[in-house]
Amino acid sequence: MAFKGQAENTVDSKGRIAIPAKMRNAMNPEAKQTVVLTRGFEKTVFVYPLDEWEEIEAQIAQLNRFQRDARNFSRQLLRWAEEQTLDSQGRVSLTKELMAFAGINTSEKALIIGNFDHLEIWNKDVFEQAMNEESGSYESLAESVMG
Amino acid sequence: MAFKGQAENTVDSKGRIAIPAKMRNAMNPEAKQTVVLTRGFEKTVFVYPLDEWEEIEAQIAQLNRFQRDARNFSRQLLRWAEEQTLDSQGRVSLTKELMAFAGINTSEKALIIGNFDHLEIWNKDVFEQAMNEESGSYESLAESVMG
DNA sequence: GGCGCAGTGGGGAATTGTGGGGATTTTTAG
DNA sequence: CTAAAAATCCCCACAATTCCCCACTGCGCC
Repeated sequence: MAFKGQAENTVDSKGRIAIPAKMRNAMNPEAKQTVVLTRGFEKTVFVYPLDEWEEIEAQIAQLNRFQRDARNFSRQLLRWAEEQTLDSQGRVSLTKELMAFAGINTSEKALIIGNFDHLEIWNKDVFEQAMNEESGSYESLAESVMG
Repeated sequence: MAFKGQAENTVDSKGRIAIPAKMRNAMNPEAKQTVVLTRGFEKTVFVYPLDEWEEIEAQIAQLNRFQRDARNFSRQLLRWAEEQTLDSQGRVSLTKELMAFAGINTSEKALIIGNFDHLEIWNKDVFEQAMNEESGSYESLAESVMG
């Protein structure tokens, strides 16, 4: 069951943010308690449930580590990755580094978007600006992908 | 069995609207309880029964998520998608966001149209205006699409 | 007329999101 | 090495929303 939908939840003064229930319930039961947070490829925080994360690690395992690009890529991806267990209210806590990277502040709302195999936590303004810059690609991709 | 026909049901004060029985019965029994609501390509709400929606997700699953355009596309498509189980009276509840997008208001009638693999929920005025603005007449559309 | 289904409305209960307190652990400073 | 300070973890509690069930009405069909 893929992640979908969006929500606006607040990051509290301790840097915690609740994963929306609908997304929590979409997680594989075996991974339900544990996620991996890391830098997104855009200015956002990616949240992978543990089982999906392990698939990414499996792909990294297949890279040729004698290639410079491959080493750089896995270094960047793994460097910021952080394993977390949800607390009893279904929250994760964001580190200062991840919040700074995504422009997320404590005691503000953040945008959580389900994107198939992972969640994305965005500063709302950053998200809208990023989407405006990408505007062209949606319609053309829609036709080519779904057409 | 394809969706067809139309109905005018009221959106109650809680944002709920009844799916007409004839359309409910046209759903695949395995999906009967569950639908996915999302933004339509026009200013309307699309309602996919779960089995139809899963075909869409299957296509998204084939995208390479390490490509920027693919991420953007699935993000935009999934962002507004909302899974719902019909209540015991056969209703779905529309979120504020979807109602705002389609111009639908609580405590008013809305137009439900069956369109083959999905349903469409329209504000009646918006629908008529949209149909007027479409350049081609019904007849000429028939020629260009089916001809 | 009686029966049953379809659409509408509302109320109570369970869940979700949010805030905060206190204990334990880690870090920092002396 | 010790003690103070800070950060982390884990639990509890409240409020608002959502969910789920029940009841009523009107229409059509037998």
